[in-house]
Amino acid sequence: MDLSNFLPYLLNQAADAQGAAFSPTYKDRYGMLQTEWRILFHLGQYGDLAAKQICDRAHIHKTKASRGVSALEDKRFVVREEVAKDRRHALLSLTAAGRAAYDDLSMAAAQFDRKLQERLGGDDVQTLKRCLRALMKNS
Amino acid sequence: MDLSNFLPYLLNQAADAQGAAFSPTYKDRYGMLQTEWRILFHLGQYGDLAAKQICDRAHIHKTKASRGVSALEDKRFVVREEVAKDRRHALLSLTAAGRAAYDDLSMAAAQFDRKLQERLGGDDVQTLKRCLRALMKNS
DNA sequence: CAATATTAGTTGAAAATGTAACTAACAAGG
DNA sequence: CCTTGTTAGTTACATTTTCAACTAATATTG
Repeated sequence: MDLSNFLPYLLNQAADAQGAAFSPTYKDRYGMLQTEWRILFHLGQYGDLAAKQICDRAHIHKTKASRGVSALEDKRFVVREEVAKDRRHALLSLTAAGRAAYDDLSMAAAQFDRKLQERLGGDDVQTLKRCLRALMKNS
Repeated sequence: MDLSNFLPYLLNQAADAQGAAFSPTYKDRYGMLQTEWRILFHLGQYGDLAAKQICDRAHIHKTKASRGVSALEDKRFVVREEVAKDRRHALLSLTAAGRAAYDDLSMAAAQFDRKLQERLGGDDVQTLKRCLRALMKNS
């Protein structure tokens, strides 16, 4: 058993390295944490959602999401809208400023991803993504 | 730009999922945190090392490592040995109990890894690991 | 060899995360 | 309806992580 062959370790190191490479984009520009960036991204990409739906899609724990949404509200990037039909959950939507931040960041993300694809080569990236998707869905 | 195509996101999700699948192994059996498990693994695999060397190899921050080493000392898995030549750093080595824990855990890790390899198939695993190694070394 | 810089590691405070208990709203069975 | 259960989300508290400042030992340089 060699550490540099242990997949959870490799995954973690690669994820950390790439996360560290990308995080300044949202951190320095908008003072966001990773969770906030994810929530923003989900809202920008899939439209208005309840917090629960974001939690389920992104595997974010509800307390983390709750705090992330509050932080995004404080930044005036997100507003909640009461849903008359079921007042337990509120629909989250982006403000104009939130949308602008999303546009900016998703551009940066796309560029970041393109560079990675270049580095690895198209064929490998296909395989890599397929494997990662398989590994996300546990067991 | 699609979130499910953004490599840092995929990496993170896959790493989280596999980390969550493996962590009970060291957590439930020995009450270790991930950092402790990594330090133990490095010592078991590469022999006695100073904390600094572990930090460099595993990209662990020195404060995290310092606390991880203390925790492993409390568990009587690790002892420090003064180095006369340079008294700033101490060599860390495993006790018999630490060695036993390492043996146990590295077996479990190897088994975990074999199952993943089965699931993904040998060719893909080769490509995957090659890509992850490339992504670990940032830029 | 004295002054300064660097290195290994520790510590305390602040930030972030995880866990559990909680509230409020809705759902379902009797 | 009304008790019981479930769901969405929040809050309080404990654990963990991060950041900055620190100590002690060695290295460097004038």
